[in-house]
Amino acid sequence: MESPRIRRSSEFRQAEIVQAVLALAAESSPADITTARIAAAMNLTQGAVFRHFPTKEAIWLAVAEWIEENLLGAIEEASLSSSEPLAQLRAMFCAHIGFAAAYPGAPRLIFHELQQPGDSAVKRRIRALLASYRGTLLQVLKCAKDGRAAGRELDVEPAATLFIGAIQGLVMQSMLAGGMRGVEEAAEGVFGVYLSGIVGRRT
Amino acid sequence: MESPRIRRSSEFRQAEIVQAVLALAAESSPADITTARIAAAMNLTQGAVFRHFPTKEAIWLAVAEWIEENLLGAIEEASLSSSEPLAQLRAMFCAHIGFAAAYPGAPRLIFHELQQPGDSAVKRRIRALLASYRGTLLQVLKCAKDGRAAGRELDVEPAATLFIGAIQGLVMQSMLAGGMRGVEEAAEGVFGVYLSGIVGRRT
DNA sequence: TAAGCTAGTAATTAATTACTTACTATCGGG
DNA sequence: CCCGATAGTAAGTAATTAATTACTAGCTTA
Repeated sequence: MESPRIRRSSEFRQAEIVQAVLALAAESSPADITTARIAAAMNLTQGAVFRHFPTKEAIWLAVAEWIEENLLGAIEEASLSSSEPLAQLRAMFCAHIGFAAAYPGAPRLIFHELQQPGDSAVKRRIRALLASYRGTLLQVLKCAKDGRAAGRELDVEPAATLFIGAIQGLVMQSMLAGGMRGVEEAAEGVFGVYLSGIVGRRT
Repeated sequence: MESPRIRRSSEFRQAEIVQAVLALAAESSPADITTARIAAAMNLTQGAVFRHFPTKEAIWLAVAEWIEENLLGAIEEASLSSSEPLAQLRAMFCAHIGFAAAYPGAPRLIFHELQQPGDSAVKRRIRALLASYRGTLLQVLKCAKDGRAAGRELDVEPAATLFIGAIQGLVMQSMLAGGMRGVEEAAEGVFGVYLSGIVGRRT
């Protein structure tokens, strides 16, 4: 059962470590992801991890960068899938939920980093991620308002906060349920209520 | 500056420890709240903490019970403040946000416990708390629907999820902002959008 | 083939963790 | 006024943590 000591490039291992962290975060608190657990998940010794990252902080930073690229990428792509603002919103919502379902560790890592005191490089990166996210969100919401797809009295700032909160609520519910099963269906319902709040009162 | 060794009853210290944990959780991740930090916050030695709680887990449990009593108490009270379902919802929302603003550590502790794997006594308690919360929420939402205050086509389950998510979104935003300043005002706006989603399309 | 770089291991480091133990000071009641 | 109970301290414990060490093995290339 002993592994015959596979050698891989540092680049490969770096990517592997990031994925291992995401996988570990999916089923345990980011706070107790140790370098030993990461190594064990890759069939490596603990010391080997430090051949590819100088410090643990660097690992978290790499994970944050991965999330930034992939989540923002998916959101961007979704926002370009249609010209109708409300359809864009739905696509973005689905993309985000899909991402969270595929990588349940990601939202936890984000939340965990944000509640750390002070500001590390990781935290700054996460903040930038969320600011960018909120930016495109506000843009789409403003479009919807200008194009009369949303209510004239809609306040876009709280609407963006509620959008993000809706996703967090679903993530939390999935943590209660103990898994991501059925989240996509629940997301459908939640987005329906949200959308109703966006379009406002109509005839 | 040396403290003259104040003696307090164990009951008093237990309550003090719970408050210390809540205060510490307000400005750092629950994961790195150590018994040493708790003791330091109370001007006590680390060993003294274990005079009043047999284990650290017992401390978390006591904190969970405190949150359960106080948060659910505030919510319950708010739900009784009116006979109109929508006014009840607003009161519950404000009560929850007020609680989160007064004890910013509380939502973090809840979230942190939920993402722990397996099920501890603490986690079970938190789950019970949230189930109870959701129960009264669903009750009020159903009332609103039956009394035609909410849209006939409203699905109460996602509506409850979105309600909780709305609060989480505000908590997250406050973590980004680095404080609870201005949350109450932001809450106003978010609840407005949420409410619009609940009442649905009207003439 | 020999040299040099790289990715691996195993063992060890200092620091930190929850928790314990032995002892001491203080309080309240007979 | 003393005495038992209790709340405190100081100094430990074993376990775990990130990071470092000395050494080994494999790949490429001159």
